[in-house]
Amino acid sequence: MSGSTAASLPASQPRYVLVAQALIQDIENGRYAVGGLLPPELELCAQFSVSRHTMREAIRKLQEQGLIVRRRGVGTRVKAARPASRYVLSAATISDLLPYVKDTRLVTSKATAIIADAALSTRIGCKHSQRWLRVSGFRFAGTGKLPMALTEIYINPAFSGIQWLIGTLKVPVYTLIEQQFGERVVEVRQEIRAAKIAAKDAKRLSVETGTAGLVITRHYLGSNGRVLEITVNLHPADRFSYLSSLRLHVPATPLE
Amino acid sequence: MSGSTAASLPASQPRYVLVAQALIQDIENGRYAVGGLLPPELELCAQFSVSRHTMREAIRKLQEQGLIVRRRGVGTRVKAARPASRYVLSAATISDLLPYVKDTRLVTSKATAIIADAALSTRIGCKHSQRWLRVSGFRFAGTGKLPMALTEIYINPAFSGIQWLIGTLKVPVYTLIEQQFGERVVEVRQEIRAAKIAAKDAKRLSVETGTAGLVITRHYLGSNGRVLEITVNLHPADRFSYLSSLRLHVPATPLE
DNA sequence: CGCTATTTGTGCGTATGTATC
DNA sequence: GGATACATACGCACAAATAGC
Repeated sequence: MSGSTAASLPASQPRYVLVAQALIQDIENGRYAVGGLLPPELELCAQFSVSRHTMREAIRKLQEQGLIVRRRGVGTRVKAARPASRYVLSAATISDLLPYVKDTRLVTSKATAIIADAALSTRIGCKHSQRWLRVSGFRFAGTGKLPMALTEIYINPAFSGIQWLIGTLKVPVYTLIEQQFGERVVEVRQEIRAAKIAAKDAKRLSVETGTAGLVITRHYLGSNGRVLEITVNLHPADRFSYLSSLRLHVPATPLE
Repeated sequence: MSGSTAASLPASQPRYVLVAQALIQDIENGRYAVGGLLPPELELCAQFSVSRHTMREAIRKLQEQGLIVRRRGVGTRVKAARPASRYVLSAATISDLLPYVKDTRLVTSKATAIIADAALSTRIGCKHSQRWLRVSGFRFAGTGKLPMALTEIYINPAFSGIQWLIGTLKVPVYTLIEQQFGERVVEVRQEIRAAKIAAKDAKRLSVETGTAGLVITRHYLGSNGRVLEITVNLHPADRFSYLSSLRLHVPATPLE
């Protein structure tokens, strides 16, 4: 009998946790095969010398991790030897995922048609000699006077006829694209890194040269994988931090 | 037993489900305020005329949806009126979302029991005078010789008996906790910001003082919202960047 | 500071309902 | 129908954490 170790320990941990661990161990060891059935509750109760209540609590632990599937009248089937956990960014809208689009305003001055040279294409990760509509500006939080970021936006020239781009923007540019061209953002790829703020940018942000800054580069992709826009944001270290919350997504409990 | 109420009800739904729905309704209606406490279990048992077992099953339903947080000796606090939305999400495994856990190794030397002073508690975002088991070390990528990060880990003292913590770690500490204590990470909150690397840390990382660095602070939460572990990673700017891809996903409406 | 009351956590026993084979 | 197995539900007792006196 292998399960005896768990039950005999007076153990700092609750009994049902020990039993659960023993069961998981037994599954990993192959004593209970994936796809096979676990012994019935009462039999397990006897093996581990615990009450049915405690055993069910232990089994529930396995269930929470998606290791087993239970069906009344049938039994408890082993589904996997290891939890297949999926963590997700929980958010209601895309702007919750990209923290600072909300309650901020972007002030832009002019848009310029450009062609990416070698330096730019490596910096923003696009093909060489790619055409873009370039807009730059400052992003302000709430009623703040100091900008929270220096922003560059590279818009796919397919949308060069875009309206309301210059001035004070309270909605993201991709929203303008969606509204005016019906093209929806399906994927956002972002890179976050640290960098020293160069003299020119430092001056515009009113910080000292050499200060640390956070650089966030985002590619917004449409439904067919086309890059709709690229944004580059440079944040002074003390004016911004990037927060996110990843939640474990558990597939809904099996309905009968 | 005399014919119990449970037996007399043909019950379209189990009793604990009905009770859970009623409780959720009461929260939505504002009878129980968000941030406030629910009545104690026994009181609710009396109100609904159910056993404590049934009531706990009902309460567990609310807990699974993240609507409440329970603390022994305190009570059941209402956290939200609606389950956290799973509307827009980026699906990925945890090691995809937390890029560097894979293919890296963490080298630790010793663990120390500490109590958070004012400075530390604000730095890592915990309560003052909170106890922690502190471990620090270096994280290396692949076969690299230079560390990609300076890492500090603060472990909930409930897990101070944790094994295999010192040396070269190829799995995350939360995996150790999960394996050894059966406590699962349900949510990860992370903050990313930029900072200048201080002299002491610069030396240990073999970079020049004043270089820009990326600081990633993560709180790993268990099923009851308890903080299992906090990690602080300091990355030299040129040795690390944080990549992520957020996909738009439309889930099937749960509506159990 | 220790004590007590409160509240949730853990654990046991038992009985009955219901789906599956 | 009968046997099996999980699901639901009642009861009780004590442990552990917390808050307040």
